[in-house]
Amino acid sequence: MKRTGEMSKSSPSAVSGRAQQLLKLLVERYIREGQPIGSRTLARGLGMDLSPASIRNVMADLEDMGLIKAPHTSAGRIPTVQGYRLFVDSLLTVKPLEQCEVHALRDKFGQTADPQQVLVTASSLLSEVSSMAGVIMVPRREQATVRQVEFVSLSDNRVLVVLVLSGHEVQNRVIHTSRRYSPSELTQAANYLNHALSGKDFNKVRDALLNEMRETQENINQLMMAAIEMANRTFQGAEEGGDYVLAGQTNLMAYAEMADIERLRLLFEAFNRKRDILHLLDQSLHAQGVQIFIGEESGYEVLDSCSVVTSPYEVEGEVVGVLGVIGPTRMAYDRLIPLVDVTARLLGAALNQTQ
Amino acid sequence: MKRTGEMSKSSPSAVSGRAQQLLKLLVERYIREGQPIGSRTLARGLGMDLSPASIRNVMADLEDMGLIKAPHTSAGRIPTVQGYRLFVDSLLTVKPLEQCEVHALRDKFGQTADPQQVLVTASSLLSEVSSMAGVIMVPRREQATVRQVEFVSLSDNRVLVVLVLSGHEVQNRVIHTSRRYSPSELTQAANYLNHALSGKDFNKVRDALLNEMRETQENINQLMMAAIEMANRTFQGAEEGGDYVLAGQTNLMAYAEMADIERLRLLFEAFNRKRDILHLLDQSLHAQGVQIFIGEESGYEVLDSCSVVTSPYEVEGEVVGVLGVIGPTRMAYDRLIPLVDVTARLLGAALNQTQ
DNA sequence: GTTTAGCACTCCTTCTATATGAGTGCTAAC
DNA sequence: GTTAGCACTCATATAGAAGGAGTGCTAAAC
Repeated sequence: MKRTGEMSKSSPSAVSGRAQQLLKLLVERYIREGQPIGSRTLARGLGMDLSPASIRNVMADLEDMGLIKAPHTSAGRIPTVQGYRLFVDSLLTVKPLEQCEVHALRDKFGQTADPQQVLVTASSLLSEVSSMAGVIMVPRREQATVRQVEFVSLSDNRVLVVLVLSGHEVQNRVIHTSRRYSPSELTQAANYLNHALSGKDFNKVRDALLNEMRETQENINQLMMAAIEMANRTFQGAEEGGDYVLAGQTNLMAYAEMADIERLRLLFEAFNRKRDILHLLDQSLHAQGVQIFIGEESGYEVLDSCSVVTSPYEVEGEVVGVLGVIGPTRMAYDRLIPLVDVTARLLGAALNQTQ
Repeated sequence: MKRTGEMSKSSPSAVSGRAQQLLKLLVERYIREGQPIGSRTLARGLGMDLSPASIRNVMADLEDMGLIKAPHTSAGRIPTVQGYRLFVDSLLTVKPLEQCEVHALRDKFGQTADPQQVLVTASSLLSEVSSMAGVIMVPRREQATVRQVEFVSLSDNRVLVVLVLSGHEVQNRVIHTSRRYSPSELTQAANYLNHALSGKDFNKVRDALLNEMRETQENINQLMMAAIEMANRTFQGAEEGGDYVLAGQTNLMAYAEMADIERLRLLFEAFNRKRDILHLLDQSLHAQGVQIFIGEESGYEVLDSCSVVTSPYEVEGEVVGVLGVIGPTRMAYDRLIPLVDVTARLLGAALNQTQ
């Protein structure tokens, strides 16, 4: 599934000032209109007085450098991946969000308190504002620690096990026990576990704890085993690469460049499978600021006609996840970059408050 | 969005034996091959020796009755919604699942213990076996009661509120309190609430409780208010029509009859919106056994080219939800009906065990 | 009365030919 | 270095013709 990118066939050498200006105009225009741009159109759009013929010369150079290409002989040119890359890296003039837009976003964030809900809100927001798909990695539990364990007695022989994890995530499960436990037994078991587990790296103390329990053979073991097994499963899941929240898949179906339903199906299946997308997001985890994968750059075939704009987000000064938007290669990078950037900050801030 | 169905234009009168036999063959064949069936093909498939011309006469009758139609003058015939309806109601010979298939399904169910997880498994199962979309309404909390409330003290001024609801669902949320509460205060508050709430219909006691609290003005109110607010939100959510788990959307993208990407987009958006689909599923809640909505019968435009096969499922002898598959009108009803039926039973059984 | 062969007719599909037009690359002149 | 001119390419659109699947109708056969 993963592939290595190919490089431009010609020298990626210095591009003359005018050629750059032209490329910029071409990419901007193509992003706006979605159709191959011809020399005549470009000549009109350009400020200076240059004939289409001159433009054609420059365009031929750009094509040699692998920055633009013609879908067929008598069409205009469209940017290649390398063209987009150069555009994004050195030609792009970003359009910062308006103050009111930022405020609108901030307001939306303000409304929700539940951490999980914040992620859902944020991904919906990303997808709505961008008209593409918004994706947010759920925050990684940086160190695998259990903060607190509680046992709550229910009716019959059922006990509710509550695990409070680092990062204030709470997990619970009802277990059926072989006998009824008194409240004091439950407290005792909880105290024991809390003392043994709290603050320590779970993976390190787990085995010691299990051994100890095997020796003492206490019959409240059943409860503790359940708790440990729960924690185990949780942390194992986390190690296996985490999870993400996705919104606005359907937005992608409205783009003409996504019309191939079979390709789209494969993309959606990749979304469901999650693995590939997570790997991609992981790559941005330790980048600072916004990162962009254009077309085949991502290395995943299903994303060949897509670009992904990502940004890591921080909670309490530490990067805990990545968020981004996914859409057709022909996307409004100038608007999306600040959008993703701002959303990452807002999400971090919102998650800080729920801690 | 909701519409009323139109009826057949001609008399839905008695259909002769041979005509029925022919219709059956036609529908079966069309479901298998997906292309309009002509008189010649039908004559060959039919056991008895009849010339295409004779068949044509019968087909003309069937068309007059609104049971089949021709996409255009010189194509064969395809079933109309009414044709499918008659087929499903009185002509269909269901293909019960093989014993080994049933066992395979049962095995899959056996593996999961968490109720929420069971729903996910079951919907995936439905979608995989049917190669269409599988949908499962989450079990309805029949009466809105809170079984138990617990407060767990966390570090700082944070308290974890745990709500155990009827149906063994557990909800939790961390709240920030204005001051630190002692363990005995927490127990006291929990006891108070448990006494007031447990087993009673929440909506009935809520207001009385709130009034009482306003009078006593105890400052542990903050905790109790939070708990009540949580319960309120939960039950309100339940009253607003519940929720469902969906799997295998992408399967639908592989069908030729779903090739229109814009229609598909609208369908997927309806899936996200949930409301319409929930309304539809609700209609099957009090039907006994499998129910089928063919094409426009559902009354929702987005489902015009789809059929939905549903069945309610029971926990402890009481219907708590509906499950089903959604796919193109041209679906293998004979296989799907038993599949949905069996899955409903298995789901009920699996949920019984997790109680 | 039912069945069937025959036949004209419809209309989708495919193929071919042709025109149109947008846009190019190249050359030669400015 | 720039540009006008021109031949060339190729996607797109349109029209006509051939082919074929399937129908409806009529009249004859059973």
